[in-house]
Amino acid sequence: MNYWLMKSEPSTFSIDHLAAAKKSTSGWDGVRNFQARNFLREMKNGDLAFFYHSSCDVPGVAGIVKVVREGYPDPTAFDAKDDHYDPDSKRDNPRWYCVDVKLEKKFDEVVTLEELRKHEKGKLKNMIVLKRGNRLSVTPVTKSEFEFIASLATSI
DNA sequence: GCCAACGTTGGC
DNA sequence: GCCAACGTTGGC
Repeated sequence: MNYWLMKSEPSTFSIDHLAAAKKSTSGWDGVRNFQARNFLREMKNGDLAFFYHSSCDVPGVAGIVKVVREGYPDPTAFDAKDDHYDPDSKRDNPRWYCVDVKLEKKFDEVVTLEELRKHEKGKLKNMIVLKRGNRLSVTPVTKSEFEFIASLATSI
């Protein structure tokens, strides 16, 4: 069982969108970065991930999702009308992958980036999302990082 | 295989 | 809206 962090811009797809989806489940599609794609393909059913809100008023971790369908070809890459269409991704040789995630827990309050930064020299000193210049939309998180941030959420 | 140009991300 | 950081593209 592994842990992850997945970014989304809430103006496009927020944790409330996921909560409102059928069975609180949605495909996590549109990832167009090779390193992030490789992490998507490593995910296993039952893995847990933080749902991170980026490029918004209060960036931070909004809750926890669970992987309920392992990596499969991203259908939006085949759809010429989709913003994420990629003509180089072929059905018989797909370039991009996605997973399905189900909402596990929405935090009462977002654990803000500002809050995470208070621990960037301590328990979160190896946290990838806090590293300078990091832009990866899908990153692995260690068990201890995961549990620590989850504990911050419940202590608010 | 190098690297300049370009586009995107994401915090501020 | 700015800009630093970084990934990707494409000419050579």
